Amino acid sequence: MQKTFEPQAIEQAHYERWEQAGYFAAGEGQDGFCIVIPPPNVTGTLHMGHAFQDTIMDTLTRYHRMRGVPTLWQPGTDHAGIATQMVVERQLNAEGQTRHDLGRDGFVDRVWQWKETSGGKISGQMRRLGASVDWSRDRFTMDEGLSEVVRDVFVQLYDEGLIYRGKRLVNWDPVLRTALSDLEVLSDDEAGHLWHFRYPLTDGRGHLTVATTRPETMLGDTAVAVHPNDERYQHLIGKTIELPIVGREIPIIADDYVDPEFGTGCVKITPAHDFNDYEIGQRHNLEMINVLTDDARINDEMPTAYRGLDRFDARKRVVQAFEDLGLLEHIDDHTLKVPRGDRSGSVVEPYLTDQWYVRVGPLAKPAIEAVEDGRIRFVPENWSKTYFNWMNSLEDWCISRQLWWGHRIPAWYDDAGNIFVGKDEDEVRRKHGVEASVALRQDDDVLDTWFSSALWPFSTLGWPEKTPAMASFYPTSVLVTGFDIIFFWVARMVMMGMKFAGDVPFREVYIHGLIRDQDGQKMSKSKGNVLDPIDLIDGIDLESLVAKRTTGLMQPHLAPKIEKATRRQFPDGIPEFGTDALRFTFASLATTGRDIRFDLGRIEGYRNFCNKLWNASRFTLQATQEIDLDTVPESYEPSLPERWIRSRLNALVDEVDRQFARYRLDLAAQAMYEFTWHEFCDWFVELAKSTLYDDDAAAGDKAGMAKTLLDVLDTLLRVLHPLMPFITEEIGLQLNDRLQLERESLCTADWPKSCARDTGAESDMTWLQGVVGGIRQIRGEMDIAPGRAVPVLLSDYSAEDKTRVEAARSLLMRLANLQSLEFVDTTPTACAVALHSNLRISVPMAGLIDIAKEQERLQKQRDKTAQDLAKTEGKLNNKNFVDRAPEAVVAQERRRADEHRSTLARLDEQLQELASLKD
RNA sequence: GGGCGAUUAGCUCAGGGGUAGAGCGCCACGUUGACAUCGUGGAGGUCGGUGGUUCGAAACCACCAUCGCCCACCA
Repeated sequence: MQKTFEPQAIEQAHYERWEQAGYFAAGEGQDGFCIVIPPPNVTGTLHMGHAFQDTIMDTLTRYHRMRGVPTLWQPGTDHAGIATQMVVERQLNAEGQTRHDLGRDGFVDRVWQWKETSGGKISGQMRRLGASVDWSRDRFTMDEGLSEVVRDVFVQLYDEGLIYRGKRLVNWDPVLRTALSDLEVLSDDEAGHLWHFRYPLTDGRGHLTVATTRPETMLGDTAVAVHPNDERYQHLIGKTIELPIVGREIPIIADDYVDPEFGTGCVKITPAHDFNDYEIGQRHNLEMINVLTDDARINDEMPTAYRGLDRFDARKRVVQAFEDLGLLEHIDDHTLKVPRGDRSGSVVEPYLTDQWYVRVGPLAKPAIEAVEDGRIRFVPENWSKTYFNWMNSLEDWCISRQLWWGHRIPAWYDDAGNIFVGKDEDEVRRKHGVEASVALRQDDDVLDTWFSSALWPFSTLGWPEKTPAMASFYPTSVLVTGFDIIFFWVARMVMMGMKFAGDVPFREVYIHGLIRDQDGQKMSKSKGNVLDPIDLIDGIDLESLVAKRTTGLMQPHLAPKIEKATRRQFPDGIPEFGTDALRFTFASLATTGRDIRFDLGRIEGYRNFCNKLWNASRFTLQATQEIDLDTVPESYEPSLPERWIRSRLNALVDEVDRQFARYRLDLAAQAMYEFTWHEFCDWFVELAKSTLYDDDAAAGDKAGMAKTLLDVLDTLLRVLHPLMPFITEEIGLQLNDRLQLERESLCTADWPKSCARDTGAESDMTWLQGVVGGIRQIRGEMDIAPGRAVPVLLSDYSAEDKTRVEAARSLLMRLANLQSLEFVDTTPTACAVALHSNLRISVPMAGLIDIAKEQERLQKQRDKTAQDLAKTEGKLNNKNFVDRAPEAVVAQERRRADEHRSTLARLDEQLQELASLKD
C-alpha cells in the first residue's frame, strides 16, 4: 500500500467494476427500499447542491442495500422546458439564427441533438460521485414511455373535468412569450414611482385623482373605484369620468377592495392588466380592454400615437401626455413589488389569454390528508407547515406554455374551434367521431415541465403497467430534496401519485438545506463563487479555476472582480480531496433544515481522515502479515483491549443505525469519525502493538490479536462504506485473503449486526485511559520529551487498582512510555502527582521536573477543584435541592463532593510537601 | 401583513432540564518501526437580551433584539 491515500488511483476503476457487475440493479421482492432521484435538467451540469443531495441518497441507498432489502435508486433527467429551450436558443443566437428560422420541428430536433451531447455529462458526474443508481433504468421525462404516461394522465384529468381550458388573466412573460405559473414569478421590492393623475368628471364639475404605479395601463381603464364608506367620495359614486387621452367615459364604482388610506383613495381599474382589477371587473361586470401585444407593446386597438410602443416607452409617453394636459398632479417615489419571470428576469404582465388549467381543489384534499394523518412524514417535521400553508390556498395550476420544447398538449381543434382531447389524433377521431374529412389541428402549446415531474415516482417505475418495480417500490421510501421545490414538485407529486398510482408517492420527505459558499452567499455563476464538485474531487489549478469562473458570464463586466476574489481565496487553486472526503464532508454538514456553508477547512479535515483510515489499515495489514490466523487457539481469550474495541464497535453500529433511521447523517458521520480516529487509531492500534511487537508474547495471543484487528477493521469498513464507498472498497478487498472472504465488493457485503456491549471491558479501559491520561498530562505540562521514559510510583491504591494495573502493566508501560511502574506505600516528597480517583500516580522529580512549575500546575488543579467543590456544596446546602431533586441526582452530587474534598485535601498535602522541599 | 428558522469557543457547527462539546485554527513539546494529511499536552465560552416555570435553565415558556428565508392582491 502507498504511504498516502491517493483517491484518483482507485475511484474510477472501482466504479466501472461495480456498474459492470450490476451491484446497483434494482432488487426484487416486497418491502423494497426506493428513492427516485429529483431529475436534474438534462442540459445542465451537477452543482454542489446536486452533489450534496446525491451523497445523501447514495448513502441511504447503499446502507439499505447492505442490509439486504431489495433496493432501487432510480436515476433520470428532466427535459426542463423553458431552461433547455433558452439554452438552445442562445446557441442559435450565437450562430446568428433564431428558433423561427429552423421552424418548430427543426428546432425540436436541434434540442434533441443537444440533449444527446449534453446528457452524458450528468451521468458522468454522478459516476464520479459514486452514485449507486440503477443505470439500466435511466429515464428521461420525454422518453416515449413517460410521454405516453403524460398523455394518459392529461386525457383522464380532462375527461374527469379536472383539466379545463379557460380565458383569464395569467402571468405572461413578454420576453419568452409564454404563460407562467404563479410559482415561476418572483416578486421583489424595486424602486418606482406613484404617479398621481387627474381624471376629469364627465359632468365637468371638477376631477378626482388616482394614484398608479403603471401609468401605461390607463389606456385600458374601465372604471375608477373608491371605498364604499369613504366620505370624501360618496357623492361621486355612480358618476362617470372621461378618461384622458382615450376619451372613454367610465364609471366611478364602490368596492371594499380599495384602501382609503393609500394614495388618494381612488383606484383606476384595468381589469385586463391587473389581478385585483380583474376581480373587481368580474364583480362589477366591467369591460376588459387589452392594451398590450404578446411582447408587451401597445396594441393596434389603442390610440395611434401609442401603437407599437414598448410598455416602458408608452409609460413615459402617457405621463408626458398627462403633464401636457395639466392633469399630472405630482409624482411620489414609491417602492413596489415587481413581478419577474424566474427564467427570463423580465417583468411579467398579467395578460388575458386562453390557457389550460388543472383544477387542483379535488386533488389537493387527499394530498393534505396524507400528510395530516402521517402517511407522508416530513423530516424535519416543521416543513409540513409550509406544505399545508400552500396547499390550503391553492389556485388552479396553469399548465400550458407557449414553448416548443416539451410535451405537446394532446388536444385538437377543428375549424369551428371545438376541442377534442385524446392520446393522439386517431384516438381523438375515434373517440369523438370526427370524420377524416374534418381537418384537425393540434394545440401548439406544451405542458409545464412540472406536470411530467409530478408523475415521476410512478412513471419511472412503469405505471400504468403492473410492473414488478411498481410492486416492489411504490410507494417509494423517501424523497430527498430541497425546500425550494416543495411547492413546485413535492406537493404536485403527492396529488398526482394519490390520484393515479393509488397511494402516496413516498412515505417520507427529507428536506435538506441549501449549499452556500463560505460567506453564506448563495452560489451562482454571476457571483463567481460556484464550486464544481468534480474540482473538489480532482483538484484544479488556479488559472483553470479563474477561467472557469469568468467565461460564459451573462454579465462579462463582473469578470475582473470575480477573478480577483478567486485569486484571493484560492491562491494555490484547489487541491485534490477525493470523492470520499467530499461525501463525508457533505454528510457531516447535513444537519436538520438549515443552510450549509461549505467550508474548505472541513473537506481538508476529512481528506486527512481518509488518510488516517488508510494508514491504520496499512498498519493492520503490515503488522499482521506474517501471522497465520489459523493458529488462534480454540481456548483463546481475548485481551481487555480486544474486548473493549469490539464493544465500542457495537456501540458504533448501534449509533449509526439510530442516526441513519432519523436522517441524521451528520451525527452518523461524527460517530464514525470519533470511533475510527479516537478509539480505533488512537487507542486500539497502539494497544495492539503491545502484543504484536512484543517478542515475548505467545504466538496464540499474537494470532488472536491479529484476528481481532482485522475483524474490527473489516467491520469498520463496512460501517463506513455507505458514506465512503471507494476507500472502503479498496481496503476491504485487500482484507479478503486474510479473512478468507469471497466477496467481490463491499457494495453487497452484509451490514454489521450489533451485539451486546461488554461493560466490564469498557469500564476497565476507561480506567486505563484515565491513568495513562494522568501520566501524559504530567509529561505534557512538564515538557518531558515524548521519547524519554519516566519512572512512575503508585500509592493509595485499592485492590481493584492493583488488579487492573497488573492486568495491563505492559500496556501502561508502552502507552505512557514508562521506565518503571511500582507500587509503593509512601512516595518520596519530590514528585509530580496526578490523581486518578483515589489512586496517586507519582513521577519522581530527579532531573525531570521543575518544582516551581509543578507547584503552579497543582495550584491550577486545586483552584479548579475548589471551584467545583463550592458549586457542588452550594447545591447540597440548598434544602430544596436535597428534598426535591431525584435521589440519584442528590447521591451523585454527594459522591462528587466527596471526591472533590478528597482530591482537594491531597492536592493541598502535595503542595505543602513541595513548599517544604523548596525551603 | 402572516409563517418559519438562526443567534453556543477565533471560524464552521453539533448538543440538550443535572458541572459546556467536535472539527478547523491557535500555543507548547515531539523525526518511537501506520500516518507530519501525524502524535501528546494545553489555552479559549457569564450558550443574543430580559422576565417566567423549576430544587436546578444554555436547554422549556413569554417577550425583545439582530440576521436570514418563505408566503401574501395594497393601486
